Amino acid sequence: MNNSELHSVQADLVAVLVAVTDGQPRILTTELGRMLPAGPFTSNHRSLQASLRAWVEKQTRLGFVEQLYTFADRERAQQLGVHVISISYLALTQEQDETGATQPGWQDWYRYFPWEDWRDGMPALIADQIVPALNEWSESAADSVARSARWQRACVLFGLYENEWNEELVLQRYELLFEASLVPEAIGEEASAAAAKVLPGEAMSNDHRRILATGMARLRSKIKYRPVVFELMPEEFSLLQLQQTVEALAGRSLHKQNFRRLVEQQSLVEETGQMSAAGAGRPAKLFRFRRNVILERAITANKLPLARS
Amino acid sequence: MNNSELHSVQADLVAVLVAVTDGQPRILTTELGRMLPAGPFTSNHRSLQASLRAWVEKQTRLGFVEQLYTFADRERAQQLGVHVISISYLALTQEQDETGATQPGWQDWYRYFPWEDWRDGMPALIADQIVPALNEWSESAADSVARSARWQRACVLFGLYENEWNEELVLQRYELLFEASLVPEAIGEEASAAAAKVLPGEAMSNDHRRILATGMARLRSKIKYRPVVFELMPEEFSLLQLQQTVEALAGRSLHKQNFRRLVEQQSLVEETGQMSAAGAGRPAKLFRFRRNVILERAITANKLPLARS
DNA sequence: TCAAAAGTGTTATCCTTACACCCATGT
DNA sequence: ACATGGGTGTAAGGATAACACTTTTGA
Repeated sequence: MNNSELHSVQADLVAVLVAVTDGQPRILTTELGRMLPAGPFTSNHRSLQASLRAWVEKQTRLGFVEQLYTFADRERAQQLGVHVISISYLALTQEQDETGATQPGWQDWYRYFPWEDWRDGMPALIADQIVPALNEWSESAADSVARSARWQRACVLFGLYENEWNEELVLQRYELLFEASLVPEAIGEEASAAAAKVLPGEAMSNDHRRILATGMARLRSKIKYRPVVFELMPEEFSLLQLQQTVEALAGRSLHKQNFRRLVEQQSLVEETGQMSAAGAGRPAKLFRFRRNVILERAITANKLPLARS
Repeated sequence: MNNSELHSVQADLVAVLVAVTDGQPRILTTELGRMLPAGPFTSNHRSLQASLRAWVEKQTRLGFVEQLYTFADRERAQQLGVHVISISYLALTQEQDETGATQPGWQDWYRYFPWEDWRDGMPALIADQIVPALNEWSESAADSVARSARWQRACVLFGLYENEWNEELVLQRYELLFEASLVPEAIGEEASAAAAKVLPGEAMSNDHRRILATGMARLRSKIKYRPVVFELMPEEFSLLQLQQTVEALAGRSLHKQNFRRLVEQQSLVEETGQMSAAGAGRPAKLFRFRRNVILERAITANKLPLARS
């Protein structure tokens, strides 16, 4: 039994490349927005990470790369007759390169997930379309136990009734909609065009929208405990710009003062002495990220009640 | 150019299967402790996760499975002349199966990482062997900038001088020791036996010790914000047993009262009404995990200063 | 009676949340 | 003057960390 024949699969790299421009979160796409950038897997480089970095650095300068998840796309595997896996990465950058030129292919990520933007409260499409559709899906379950389980799951994930919205559950929500056949990817290519029940929100090829959801979820979680937002910011920025960037990613609006206090107390930034060229309103102080906190931070991070040191 | 030939790689699944027995963290190994359990990758199942679950469930019942990381083992790739990737998973279970029988192959994880156990303060081997070796390694750098950078990195990672120990940095520490050629994996198989400078701590084949380090780090981080410890506990347990399990994983000793308050305030457990068969000392109340918190918890999880809802 | 573990009280401090108000600039 | 955004003070409540002490059992 030849091992190397037995487990042989086809592998490629897929990147969720994120930027925030003018307070909108953007992702790099190909194929007119139908796909995430993807490339072949080669181990000529030291590691997967370096490989991804090298591949994508040609397109944009980028600061932060992290492996997301390795997906096995069963659909594609069956189509191609080969096992296919996608090793996905999350990368943060800025949309403009040094020359100030913008590349084509950047898309607002809420174009793919319109129900994820709660910056102005619950989006209308949740009450108008998602709730009725999920309700119908719940009712269509076999027995009453399954019915109420479905409905409760929907309520928890979409922040309905008593439940609070949790912005980190991007993937779980997508998977719920997938199970309920409310996204085109869940039903065949042809059927989707005809289906009445499909929600707004652009679809993607293969399982790329699932990968994007995973990236969004990871980033929404990560901004809370690692200073990664700064990879998305220009050298100098105002505190409002910083806040708006976080708001764009989290899809929620934040409390100005408390946000500033948080940033200050963690000593994440320092004043540059410069002031913003006032657009509207009073000019703002500009700040820069204190890069050393990344080192200093390694020290701190305890939620366990330690015994006397 | 045939694509499926171009990216073709060999893939396998590797599991870090963890249990805690008598206050010691244990992992399942094969090859007399030289390897982690590994199997072929097949997509006959719905997903990688299901595949891993199916494969490992034959050995132990297990409650929690999560993908860890996908590694590209460059060494092995060169040996075999094929690209090799290992898709690794973290799984939590109990060492004994239903019949009470223990499987062979379980090992204390501190056997592989003796410097990670700080439950009784800093292990002697850090002061005795690691610090001198890392000091020498630092001194051997080319210029003074590199020397002090190396030394500072060592001090931060190993909690030397002003620095606090951070139990989550398992992987970073292993990688530091690897770079400093203080672990057998870093130098050739043959050379390692002869080398004087190799530290205590069992080595593993391929990059399995790196994978184990990744699993330990993930678990040490995860216990802080998700109630996963309970997957390692029997149905009923005392609070001290629970604390000792966390201590075993974190490699640190905890404050009894504050630990209990934390558990209580989060409503993680409920009394069973039973008392422990007293071994030594006063008999303890027994508790069980409140499984619903997993649902309830989806709701909570906010570190962002939200604006008025 | 003593060792071993169970279990309880209390305080100071810090962080989070939620208030509401004043300041500087361009139109 | 007023709209727009910048920037500050402060108080209540809750979580954390650090103290030390009493209780119940088996040996």
